[in-house]
Amino acid sequence: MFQKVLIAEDFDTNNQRLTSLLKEDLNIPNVVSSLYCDDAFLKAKKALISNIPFELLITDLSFKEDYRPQKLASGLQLIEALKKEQPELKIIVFSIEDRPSKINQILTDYPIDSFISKGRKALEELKKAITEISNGGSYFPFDLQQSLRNDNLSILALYDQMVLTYISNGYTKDKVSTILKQKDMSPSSVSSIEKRLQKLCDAFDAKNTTHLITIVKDLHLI
Amino acid sequence: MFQKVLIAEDFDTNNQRLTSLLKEDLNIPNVVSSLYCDDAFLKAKKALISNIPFELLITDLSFKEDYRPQKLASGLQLIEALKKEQPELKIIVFSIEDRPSKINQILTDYPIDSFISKGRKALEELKKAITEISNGGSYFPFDLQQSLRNDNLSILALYDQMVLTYISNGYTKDKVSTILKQKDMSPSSVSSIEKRLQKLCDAFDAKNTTHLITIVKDLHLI
DNA sequence: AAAGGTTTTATGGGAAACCACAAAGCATTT
DNA sequence: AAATGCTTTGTGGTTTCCCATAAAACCTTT
Repeated sequence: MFQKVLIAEDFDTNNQRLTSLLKEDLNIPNVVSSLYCDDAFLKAKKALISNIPFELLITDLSFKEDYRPQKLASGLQLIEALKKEQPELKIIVFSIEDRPSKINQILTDYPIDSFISKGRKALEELKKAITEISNGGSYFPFDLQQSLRNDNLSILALYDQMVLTYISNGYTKDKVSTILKQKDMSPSSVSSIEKRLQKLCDAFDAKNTTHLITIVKDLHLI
Repeated sequence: MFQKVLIAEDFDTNNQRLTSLLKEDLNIPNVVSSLYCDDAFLKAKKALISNIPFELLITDLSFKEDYRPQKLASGLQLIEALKKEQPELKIIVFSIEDRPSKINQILTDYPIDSFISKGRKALEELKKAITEISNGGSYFPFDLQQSLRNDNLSILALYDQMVLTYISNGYTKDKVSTILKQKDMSPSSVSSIEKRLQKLCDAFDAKNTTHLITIVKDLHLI
């Protein structure tokens, strides 16, 4: 089991419960917690210099801004910065994010050993993750693995998601069409894009594209 | 001090830390917690029937959906349902929401004794709130009071917010104009609405209205 | 009351969105 | 190979958006 763990999480309730989980339930002797990314980074660096580095980082992704200006504004930035200094550091992301597509993107872009979504059984998941990782493995909850592997669905959704994302970013349908052609994705004609958007509008009861974007953003689909 | 308190919060980390705060730090003998609104409602009703009702409810606003279908889907619905059964019940909302305009709306629409936003010093705030309410008062953090009182700003923002909300819901500028005329709000012409939207597009670097909606939604301004 | 400035409203033209329908392309069945 | 159904693409017309410019209304100053 790990001997020295760092927690980066801005909400005090989560932060304190995590700390007590590690100390009391898992008997980890050295648990340090931070409410800010910058602070976490400095503590990790200091530990590294003094030759007793942290073995595991548990970090949130989003940190509320307040009166203290921060260099590292998000958990992902913290991970990037720390991995440069200490590549062997194990990392668990503990976030409210639960959209499979977003998680998938993070997993492919960042060197993460586990991704736990906050929820009703998060502490249990977290315990399992820590145990697995301390034994040299990695851990991803079962339902997450399932939804990530469901390629059939995600390819379909991926196209819609791409179109919606481009449209939401202000590109015209004409522009989206040329982009899709460049990427060799089919269908790419303006007609087809319109048809797809119309289908989505019907499905979500949207009056027009702007309304559609509002709805899918509220549903956290993009 | 309260003797019997109910907690409704779906994230186990928050839920458990809140429970320990009440039990150990505040010495409240009877603390019951729920991960679901429906469950919280039933527990409160049962306590009421058996003549030992809860005196205080601490509830989150949003609850993750899972495999268990729920009648009460949000904290606000729970508050509404419980206040009908037990009007004297004191209520603290403990939510991630920190937009002053949204909080203001909730405070005017629901009978709430305190609104605490999750954050770095939430536990401290919560302690103060519980103490104040148990002494017959109510409690709203200082910075919240400040931003709510700043009417000058909020009136200006209110107009923009209304226009943006209508547009995001799929209304045409023409339709928004007629709505504003009906409400006797000025300016109400299509021209003026366009001008205002253009200003906002400039300010937020948006390519068009759809993009603007995406941006302000991401910034949680509507 | 006149002058000057700001805000609101009106108008028009080109671009994009919206919508219905037709044509073309592609795969499967017979 | 012809027929069938499905998907993709194209076309045209109406509505709405986007943007520039000008007129009208309102407010303040002199």
